[in-house]
Amino acid sequence: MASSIRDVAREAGVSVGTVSNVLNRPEKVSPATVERVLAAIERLGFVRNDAARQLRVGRSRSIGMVVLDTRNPFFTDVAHGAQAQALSDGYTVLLGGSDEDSSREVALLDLFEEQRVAGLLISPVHTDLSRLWRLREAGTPVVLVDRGSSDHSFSSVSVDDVEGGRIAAQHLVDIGRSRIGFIGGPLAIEQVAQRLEGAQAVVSKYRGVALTVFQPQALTVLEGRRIGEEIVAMPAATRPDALFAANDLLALGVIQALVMTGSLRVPEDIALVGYDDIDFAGAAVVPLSSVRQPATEIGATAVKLLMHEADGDRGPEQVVFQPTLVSRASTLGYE
Amino acid sequence: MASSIRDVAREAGVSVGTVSNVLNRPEKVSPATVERVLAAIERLGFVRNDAARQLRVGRSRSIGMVVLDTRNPFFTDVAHGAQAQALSDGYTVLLGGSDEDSSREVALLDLFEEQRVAGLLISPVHTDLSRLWRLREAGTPVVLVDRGSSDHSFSSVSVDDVEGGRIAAQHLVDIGRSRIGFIGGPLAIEQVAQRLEGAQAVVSKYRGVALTVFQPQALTVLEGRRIGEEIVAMPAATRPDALFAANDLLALGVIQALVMTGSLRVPEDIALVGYDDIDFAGAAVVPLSSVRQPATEIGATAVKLLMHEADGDRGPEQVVFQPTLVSRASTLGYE
DNA sequence: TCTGATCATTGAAACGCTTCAATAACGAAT
DNA sequence: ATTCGTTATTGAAGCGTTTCAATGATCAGA
Repeated sequence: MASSIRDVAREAGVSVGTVSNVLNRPEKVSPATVERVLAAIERLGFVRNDAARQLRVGRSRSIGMVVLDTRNPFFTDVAHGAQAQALSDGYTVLLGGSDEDSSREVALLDLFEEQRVAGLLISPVHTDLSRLWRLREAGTPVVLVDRGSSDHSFSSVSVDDVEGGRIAAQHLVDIGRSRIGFIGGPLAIEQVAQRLEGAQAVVSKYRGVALTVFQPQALTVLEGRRIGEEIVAMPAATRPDALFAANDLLALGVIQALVMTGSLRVPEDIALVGYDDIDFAGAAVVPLSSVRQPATEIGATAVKLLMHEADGDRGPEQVVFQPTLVSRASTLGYE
Repeated sequence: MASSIRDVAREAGVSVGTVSNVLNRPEKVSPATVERVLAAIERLGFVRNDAARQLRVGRSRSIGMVVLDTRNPFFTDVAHGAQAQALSDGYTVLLGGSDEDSSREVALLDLFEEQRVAGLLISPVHTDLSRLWRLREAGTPVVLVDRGSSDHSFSSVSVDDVEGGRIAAQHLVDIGRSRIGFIGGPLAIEQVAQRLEGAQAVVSKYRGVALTVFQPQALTVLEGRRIGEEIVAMPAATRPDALFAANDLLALGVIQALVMTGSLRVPEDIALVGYDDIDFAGAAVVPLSSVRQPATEIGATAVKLLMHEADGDRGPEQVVFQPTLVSRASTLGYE
């Protein structure tokens, strides 16, 4: 069986307290003793039991993170940024994906709560935040990721999604398109709803420009392809001449559908803007214009806010990044 | 503070043993009592402390997973498959990325060992497996993922990488190419070395066909782009007329470089095969031919083998999947 | 009425760690 | 020689579970 701190103490001829000190505050122990204990640890192949440590200390050194989709490169990048920052603060990030399903989300929260995570980063499916309130009441700091806290009750780090929708739609209008299709859903996802809102705001300013909404079941390549096929099948008169997809996964799926059937050209017949500017966007059949968000920075910032909350010095803070448009071939851009 | 099982016991007027039974074997407790306890739990907002449970039980309900790169969609898919399978067995997967760096790998192993994970899935950077031996000796089942166990001492689930290299190279020869470039590295990564080995085996069978090796620092889009630029800069006479990239990230990077400079056409001037067939491969500028591996199935199988090891019935098992070629435009294929 | 057998509940003993008040050891200062 | 301060070490308490032998309650059968 795995040896315990007690075995190490016996082996090194010291007390358990001393072994614990060697592990946690070696500067409090005389060098000779440290050496002796380390040798014993080595000899026994001792590995500290984190469960026991945690039980005693009350909190874990892990941060729970819930994102909408672990397979979406955008969230992978956010998580990567969070990981790196957490590491430098001595924490570990546990990543879980809700797959945009609120029951999976609840299951993850249960799990993290049982683990007594040091904090929670979440990109919630729900608009209902009561569960998060409870968690926070119970002493677990919570930071909303990629989603603002409208009433400022939570710390959050987000990107201005309304503005993102605005610049995407404006760009399409600027290149002369008038029948704009928005692809995104479920609309219950705040980010999607806000990007739509931004697009609508622009469209309503121009007479002669109309917006049609296509609602996929999920924000995936597969669903994008399905919607793309749907659009190809529309009569040319009503078919959009420009599309704004709520994320790049959808956009890439749409491109696949358009290009594979070969009947419609991008951007000549249909221009296309995506969202997130994932690494793969620039390498697409038709390099994809996209609204860029600073993914890793979002993750890193979220962890920083979490640390602030944990310190308890200040109240909730909101950080809002501004999105930028990256224009490529799919909207006549160069690059 | 968070309430304990003791508080629940008091609130419900029963003993702690009974509360524990309600939590773990409700069928052993009379319905009336179950109800009373559940009500008390609800009233107090009790959440079981997993650290204490784990300390008592000795093992956690988590499986540690170490992959080479959490941002590579291939591994994301493998992890997803593992997650799903683990879930149905009542486990959780903790995912960590080594970034192909063995010190990060060691740090992750330390972490997982301290957590007393129920098992370990690993796609190791190292060829040296002694650390894993020790872990296994200590009672933690280990399964190698995407990597065979040459001496059959570990359970493993892998794909025949030599065969993968073979079919990729054979395909390039079949479409009439003779100056083949292999892009992959570091060669210390077994998968890369084996794919190269397979390619070499094919090339050596044909006189007049030569293989050049390009070694990126890492298997990323960025490195692919760098190598791609290097290739563009080569004199036409010695420049490869076909490339085989050790994974799709590299291949997409290469494509970006080739297409952006605009001087070389794919596949006319240079044909290109990738590896993994990630979702984005089919949506690339020039849809990418690729060697497909059954990613989610690999993950799911790995968890199954882990469960077998844990049961201890049988010895180590090796599962080897066969890769298949998906031919697209980048090698004159259709689709 | 009594005896077992069955079922539900109890309560205390770990699990392995950290923490902290108490003790020991040892010079320095008186 | 005595006292004081400093530094190093000790050992026991307690974190919140699970588990299991022991106890109590209930009931069928004789």
